Amino acid sequence: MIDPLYARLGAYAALDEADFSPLRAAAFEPALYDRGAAVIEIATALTHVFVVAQGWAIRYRLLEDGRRQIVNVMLPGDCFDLQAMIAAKADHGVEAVTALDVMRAPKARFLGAIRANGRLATAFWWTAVQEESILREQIVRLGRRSGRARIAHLFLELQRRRTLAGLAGGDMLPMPLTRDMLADMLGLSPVHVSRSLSALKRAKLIALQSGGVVLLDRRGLAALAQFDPTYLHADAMARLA
Amino acid sequence: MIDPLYARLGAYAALDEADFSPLRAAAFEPALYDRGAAVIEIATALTHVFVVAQGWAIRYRLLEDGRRQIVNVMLPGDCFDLQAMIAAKADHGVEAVTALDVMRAPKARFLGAIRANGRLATAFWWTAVQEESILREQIVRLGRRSGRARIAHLFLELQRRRTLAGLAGGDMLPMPLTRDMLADMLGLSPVHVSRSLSALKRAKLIALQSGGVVLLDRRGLAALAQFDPTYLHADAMARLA
DNA sequence: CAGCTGCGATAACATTTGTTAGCGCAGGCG
DNA sequence: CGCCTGCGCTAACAAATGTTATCGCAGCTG
Repeated sequence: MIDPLYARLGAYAALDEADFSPLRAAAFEPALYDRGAAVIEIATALTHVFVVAQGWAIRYRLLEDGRRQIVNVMLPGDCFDLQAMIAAKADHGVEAVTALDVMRAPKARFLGAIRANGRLATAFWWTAVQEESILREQIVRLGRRSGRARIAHLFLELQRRRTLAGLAGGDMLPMPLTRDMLADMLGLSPVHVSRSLSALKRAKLIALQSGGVVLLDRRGLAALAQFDPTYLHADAMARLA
Repeated sequence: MIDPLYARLGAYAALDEADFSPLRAAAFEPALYDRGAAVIEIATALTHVFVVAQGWAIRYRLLEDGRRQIVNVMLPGDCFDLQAMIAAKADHGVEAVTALDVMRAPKARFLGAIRANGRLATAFWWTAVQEESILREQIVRLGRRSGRARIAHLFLELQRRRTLAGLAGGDMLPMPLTRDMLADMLGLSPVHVSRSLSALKRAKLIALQSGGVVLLDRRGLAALAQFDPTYLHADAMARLA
């Protein structure tokens, strides 16, 4: 049940079942969250490391006046919060966007499993480096792209991340994020998200279906978003032995 | 000459001279860069880990059309790129803002020194966690704050980071970043940076001196920026044994 | 000294984005 | 069925931000 993680790490590292079994056996236990449930609450102690098995989650921060910024989205195969190993309290919240199926490990047990297997430790370190790369990309998206380009860029990124995690690729992208969530993710107002989505539809770049987005013209979307074709690609990263 | 790093880590971890001497002796060598020089070029191999001894540097990404987004600023005591341990190529550039004085270590030698001392390894891991926290803060700044608030927030963050690194605190903040750099950091146009700075001056929140900013009213700045008082504070992070 | 260059301030105007409000549709529930 | 409620679309208007252009100043250089 940590297979999406397996698929992710397998794209970069030579790991086999023998590497994962101690994690499965000793460290991780399954947990379920309802849609909308809080997985991590702001300012509480960080006690576990999580791996998403199924469903989507968001990591967010709140401002005093109630505004929200979603920092990133967690998809199946994503791992959080490795920083729990070192930081005492969460400076952010995590919420289930859909019904959410995770594996979680108390930090002491996770550390034990990691210490026993150097390749596994390196692989998890890698996920942290990738996450940092995703954060930097989010910074560029917010700082230097228009509303429409932000949306196009996010869709392309999510599609790529799903592909890397071994989930269905193609042109169909499930989209459980509401307009409000997209707005809080992209630093826009919900109305402007609607406007910009309509513009993308009018330009025949995307189409909306129930619960999903169809990427009609990836080349066009990539041009609009100036999507970096090397982003998260394996050959930009040293392949692990 | 890696004393700012020592001060930084000392704020969180119990480390003494004995922990650092192997780094100094075996791993790190000094290097100098002129103002404006490229420290890391985009798409080149990452070969070293750096610690800033003196001066400022910026980490940035470029878009195809030439726009630039500065991802973060590196101050004395900051460490980069730990991700060199794992990523093959730089997906970003690093440029010296002032004359820059660094210590740098080839990654193999850095790994050797780190492996020999668990406390040191944990301390460096900590710097990576802090950097992630800084990136998240940058995301919130870009996504959910106005131009004036972004500037106020950045100034307060830089001041706090300088204090943590043991550099002069007080109300004086050196500011070697040009308007263009501030614009590329904050996702604004240079003109709007000028406008917003003028507004902050008019509101008696800051004053500009040659080469620096005076934070006249920190409380007012914090209120405008909704600056989180726990941001990067030691008690939000587990103190290392 | 004259002229050049980099940097910064400001004004006028254009564009993007935010705000408020009204409408419609689908699903849940009495 | 009728009535909510949550969510999304759109219009009209307001505010924030971008763009282009001009000016000034300081430092450098012939």
